[in-house]
Amino acid sequence: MKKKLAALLRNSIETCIGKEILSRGDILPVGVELPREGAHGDYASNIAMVLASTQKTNPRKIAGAIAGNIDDSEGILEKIEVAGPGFINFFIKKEAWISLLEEVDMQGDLYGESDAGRGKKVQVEFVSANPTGPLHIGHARGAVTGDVIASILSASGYEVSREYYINDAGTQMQILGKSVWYRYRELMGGGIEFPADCYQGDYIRDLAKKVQEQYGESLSQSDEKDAISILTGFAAGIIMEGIRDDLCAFGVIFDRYFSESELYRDDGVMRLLDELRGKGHVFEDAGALWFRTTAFGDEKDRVVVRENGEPTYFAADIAYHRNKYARGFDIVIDIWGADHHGYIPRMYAGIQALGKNKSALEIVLVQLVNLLRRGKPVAMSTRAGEFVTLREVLDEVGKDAARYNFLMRRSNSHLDFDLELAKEQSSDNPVYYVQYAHARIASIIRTAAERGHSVPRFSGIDAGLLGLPEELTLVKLIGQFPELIEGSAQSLEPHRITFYCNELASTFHGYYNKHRVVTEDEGLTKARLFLVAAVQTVLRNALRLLGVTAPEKM
RNA sequence: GCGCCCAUAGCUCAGCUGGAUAGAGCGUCGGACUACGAAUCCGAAGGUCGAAGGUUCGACUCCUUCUGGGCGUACCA
Repeated sequence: MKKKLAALLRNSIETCIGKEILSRGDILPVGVELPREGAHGDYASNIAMVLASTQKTNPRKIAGAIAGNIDDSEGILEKIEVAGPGFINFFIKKEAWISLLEEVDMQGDLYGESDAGRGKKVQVEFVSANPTGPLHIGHARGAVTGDVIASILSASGYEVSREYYINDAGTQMQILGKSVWYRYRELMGGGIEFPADCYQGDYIRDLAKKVQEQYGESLSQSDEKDAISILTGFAAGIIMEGIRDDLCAFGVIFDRYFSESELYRDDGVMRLLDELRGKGHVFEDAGALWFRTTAFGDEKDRVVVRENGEPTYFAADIAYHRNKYARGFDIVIDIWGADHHGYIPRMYAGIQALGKNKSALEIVLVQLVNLLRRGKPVAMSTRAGEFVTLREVLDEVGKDAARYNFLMRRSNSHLDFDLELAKEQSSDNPVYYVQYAHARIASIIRTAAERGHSVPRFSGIDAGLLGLPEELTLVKLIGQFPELIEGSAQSLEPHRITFYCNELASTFHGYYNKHRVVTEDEGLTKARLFLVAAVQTVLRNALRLLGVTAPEKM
């Protein structure tokens, strides 16, 4: 609908230029938006006011000319008004709205999808937590945000791949191996003191027990360095397995797990350094190799190879992004915790040095979750072993409520997660409000079936019977769903979907309480049954994008 | 010190890229089931959009300064 109106406006502007009412100026994007006030029509455009400055004419005059030259050949417009300082307000014919319902009927589960991103390969990289311990609640927000962004892009026609980058080559991994080593030796007996700089969590003891099962006592005879090396890989493998299971239970499935060590195995990091050297982006200073990121707007240059000859994490990360583009991704999206924001200019410098345009990389920051228990902050540290695992939250709150909770806020806003409240609130969590609407419609359809009515096709109803204001509001909301997904994909904002779900459910509940669907009137019953079934389809499609189940009963 | 993010109803948050009279949920108060599910609905109260300037036809939205909170400022990852 939005697109149709924008096209009408563009045509009209061309006509006006042809008639020399307007002069040809800069090509401006024609904006069409939803007015807040119902009296201002179904859609409104401010194009006349935007044009006014370059045309040096009264915006109302321009608006009048554009409105007067609109060629509504499809006959979708009830009327056009010029209002206020120069808004052009569109009032859509009821029939035009209702005809959109046919698309729901035709497309079913695919309703809402578009091909806006057709032909483009996108990779969404998220979570990417080091395998040094189980995922905790702080990772959950990033996980669900990345997952849903990927789903939305996929629904918009992009070819999407979900990827998890495993940082398994750094010093943190050495600490993990060392931690397990000491716990293992404790098991072997011998009063060894457990170092303070090691991971304190109980899961390390569990890992040590697994080591014992696997290797017996044999390892304790080995050289410490060799043993730690073996244990690092062993522990990381088990932890990654647990992470995969937890994510799976959370409804997050990755297409690929990419290991940092892969980059070293195939000399990816070395090749990257050669490329940077070849392009003159690096220099040596104080025994280290530096990448001149300041040339791309960073505040200071960054080390890529340390004095001791070891490449930095940053070097590996650029190599990783180089690898992503080499795999053919047109756009790469990184979902990061907000504590990494200082890293952004560096990363952009990296991809630009590789000859990529800045637009090939999108970084979505997810603000950290502030964990509370009865209003009091809970310290979270993997090293100290103080954290609430994702698994525990899932067990207490459930997947649907947890996911919906995270999706109700803009990823850029801070979020308090109170463990006690989460549990108490789960009974009046908004997710149930939406799911209830879906289940309620399922129930209506069951009741209708008992009385001999099946859900008709669009061609089988008299659409003219859908004349109530509440019905029209529902139809409009349904009609806006495809635009919503497109906007959500463009802005990478999943929360728009949850707000839409709430609104659609709310409108439906209001309608349900005021009017009956199944009545003695055959024709009316059919029309209304079709309408609520369409609402149900949209709710189901929206919830599927969010990774939340749409129950028939609850 | 410098940089990024946040500040909107008592609380938790939206506000669609600068639009018209700033909206929801929770909470509070008052109402609605002998008909399709009351996990629902209807109504009321609740605001100097952190503060002060600026940009323009028009600002919650953009710019500057300030206040308060979070995060970051490694040859860690």
